[in-house]
Amino acid sequence: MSVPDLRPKQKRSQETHDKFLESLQNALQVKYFEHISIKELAEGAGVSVGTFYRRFENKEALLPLLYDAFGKELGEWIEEMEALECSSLEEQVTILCESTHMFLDARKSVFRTIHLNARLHSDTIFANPTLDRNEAYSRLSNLLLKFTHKSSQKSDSMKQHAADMVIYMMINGLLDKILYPNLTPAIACSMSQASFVEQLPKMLVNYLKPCFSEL
Amino acid sequence: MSVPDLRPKQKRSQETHDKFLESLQNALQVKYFEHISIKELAEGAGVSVGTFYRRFENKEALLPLLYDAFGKELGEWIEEMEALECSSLEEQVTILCESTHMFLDARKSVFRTIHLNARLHSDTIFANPTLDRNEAYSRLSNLLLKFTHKSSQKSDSMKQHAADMVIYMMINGLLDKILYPNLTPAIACSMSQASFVEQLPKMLVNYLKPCFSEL
Amino acid sequence: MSVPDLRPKQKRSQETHDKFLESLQNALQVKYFEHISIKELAEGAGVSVGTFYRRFENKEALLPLLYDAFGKELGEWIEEMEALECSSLEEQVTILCESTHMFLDARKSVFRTIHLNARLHSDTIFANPTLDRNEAYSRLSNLLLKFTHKSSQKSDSMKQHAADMVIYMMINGLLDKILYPNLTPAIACSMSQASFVEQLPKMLVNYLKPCFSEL
Amino acid sequence: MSVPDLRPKQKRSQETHDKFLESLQNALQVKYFEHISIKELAEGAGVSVGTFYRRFENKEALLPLLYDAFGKELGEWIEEMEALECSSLEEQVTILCESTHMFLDARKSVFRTIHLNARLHSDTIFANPTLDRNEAYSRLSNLLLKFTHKSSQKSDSMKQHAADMVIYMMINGLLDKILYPNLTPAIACSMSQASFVEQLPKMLVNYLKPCFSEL
DNA sequence: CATGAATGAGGATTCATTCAT
DNA sequence: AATGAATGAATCCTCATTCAT
Repeated sequence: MSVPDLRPKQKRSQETHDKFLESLQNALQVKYFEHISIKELAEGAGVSVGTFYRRFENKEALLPLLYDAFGKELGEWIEEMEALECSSLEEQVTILCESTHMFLDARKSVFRTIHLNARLHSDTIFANPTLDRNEAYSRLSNLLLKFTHKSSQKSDSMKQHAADMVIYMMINGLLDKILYPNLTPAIACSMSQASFVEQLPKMLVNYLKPCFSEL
Repeated sequence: MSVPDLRPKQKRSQETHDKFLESLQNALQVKYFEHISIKELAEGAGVSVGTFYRRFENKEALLPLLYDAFGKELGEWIEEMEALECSSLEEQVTILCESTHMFLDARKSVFRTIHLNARLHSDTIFANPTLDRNEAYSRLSNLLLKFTHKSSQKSDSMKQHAADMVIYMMINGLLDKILYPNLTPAIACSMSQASFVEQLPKMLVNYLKPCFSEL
Repeated sequence: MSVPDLRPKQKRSQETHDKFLESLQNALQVKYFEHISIKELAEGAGVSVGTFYRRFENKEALLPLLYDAFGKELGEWIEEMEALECSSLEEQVTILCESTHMFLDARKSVFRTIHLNARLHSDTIFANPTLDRNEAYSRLSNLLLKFTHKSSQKSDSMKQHAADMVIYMMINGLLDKILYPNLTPAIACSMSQASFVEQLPKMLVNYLKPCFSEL
Repeated sequence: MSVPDLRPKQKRSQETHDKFLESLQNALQVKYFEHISIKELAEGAGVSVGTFYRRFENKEALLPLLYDAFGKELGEWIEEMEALECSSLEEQVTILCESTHMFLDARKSVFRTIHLNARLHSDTIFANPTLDRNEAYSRLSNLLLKFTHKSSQKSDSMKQHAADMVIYMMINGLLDKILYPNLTPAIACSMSQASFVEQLPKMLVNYLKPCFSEL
């Protein structure tokens, strides 16, 4: 269940690692990953280029760190979600949409980097297979599956698929609205972000209800 | 209503433009936009680098051409969609999902470039404001709005928003499933692409029906 | 028979080529090949680093030029040798030793580079198989073989081997004496260079005579 | 007359020295001296880079150790040569050629390093002047001088020179044949190594005989 | 106009050497 | 004394852009 710790055991090394991660996160506030040079990162970390190369093969090797750090926060956020008591599927989905929206909105810059670079360097960022997000997404699905009716005649696997699809559509829908609101395809959607976040749960619950219901 | 013609009026210039667009499209089959050099493009176009610079400011200036060419195909595809007679909203949405899936799947490599670079260079790709996709997306929305009940008490603007949202969720949902099926957030969704294309219309119609109905 | 021309056909290119070769030859007067940087070479040639890389893969790619240029001079020198009329084997060998000594002595710095680097980068320097030295050495051997007695009972192949060996021992002996007179193994030889050049033919003729003689 | 001991007196230091020498010798089996880094050597020696710098000024400072170790073996081998009883000059020269060939062939990789680097770093490798090879070569010359006729009218110095020259030509001739058989100038010599080793003594004896003889 | 040689800033990378622990 | 993390100068190499022909 725990997110594995990529960080080196030695204290000095650990600090250097963290400094580079922090330096990268700072730089990402201002520019895209591709446009950040190693010299820049080293300066931001207050160390020399050589030190960078002692730790990392190349710039891409920082991506897993970013991904991992994000994963930690994701895990914590999911725990919070799991701790909340919801009395209905509607409430659960609504809260999930709102909370996901806030969570992603607050982490835009890092998420944009992960999102884009996972697409450009998926080999690298996922080199460590324990980092994948399957588990995190399952936990979100499970939040929904709590509201299924035991007596429902639908198969468990169908319900599982439906819940997974809802999670995917929710995250994917929110993501493009947040990261690239003025681009294809988000531009297709004429609503404001606020309205979108309000409408989204309706679509999702409407889909999920019949799947979970008794009949 | 027609997509504007970016191409220069002179015949010779026109040919050069086309050659570079073609060269770029070929190169994209093999590698990412970022890794294609201008020398490479010029060689592919059978002209010199100098000639490239006579026509274009820089490499990014090719993106609108790509975007434009894609827009043309999009327009033609939408016309086909408009020509189809559907007897129900269900049918319309189902056909739209299937057809969109096929359309996007066939243009993966170009679309990936547009999709990523619109995010990296949105300033450039949209320099020409007439190129935006608003109109295309409205036409798709309108396909759905044909099935609204006149007597419905819901406002037209509400219906419009709902249709827009459905189009957005459809395209966005399909896109990530097609372009990056193994990455966040598409991995959240455990279904195969085929099942997803089958389920998607159900979610969308379920949402749309109540908005369009008489009550 | 002719030394092939590695140089590009275009005039501008040709000039650049020559400038780099000249720049390298100048630099070699002062330091070893390994310690010459590309920036240095470019400055010496009066052009930019980029221009270097337009022409050459890397620094080692200059070695064949050096080798080739030396080969040209070698060819010319051999022609001179061939033009001389000698009345006896003694005279021929003596003249050859003296002349080889002068020839190598005048080209010390370039030859040292070729000599060392042929050993460090033999793959590169001999990439062009037409550049090899076999032919040059055969021509020198042939100068000696002119003095063989037709009636000799020794086989032609034996004579050939003997002549080849003499050429090898001559060049190899002179080379180390010239290039590294104070190092192992040249230090073993207590004579001055002048005396050595005087003694060398004696050793070689003594060896060759019996092989070539009638008996 | 003994080879001086460069090694530090402290036991711990001594071990470190030996470990580095061994590490270097191992590395030389695989790559050239120039391409071996200090980190690599330190790892091979099982100590840290810092420890290297406590002992040695830089990488070149290891060369004398290599040279020294080789010198030891050379000394031992010469002793063996001196212990052999030969009944004639021919026998002595023949045995010397064969034995030298075997000795050098077995030590190719180390000798190549010494041979090349003595040329690139003669300042360093000979920093310790007691390491030079004069004495070793004289002892080899003396092996030949044993066969001179006392009554010979040639001066002792002339004989000495002749013997020295023979030693030089022998070692130098064998060396290039062994180390770089396919390069200039060894390719000049068409014979196999075995034939060469057979022919070489003939050349040398032919030269030496008249110098040493009575007349 | 087209060409492609030349430019040179910019970034990646290495590794000998130092020095705090 | 030993360690190995940190340093940063030095070098390699690329490629967008310019400009003489």
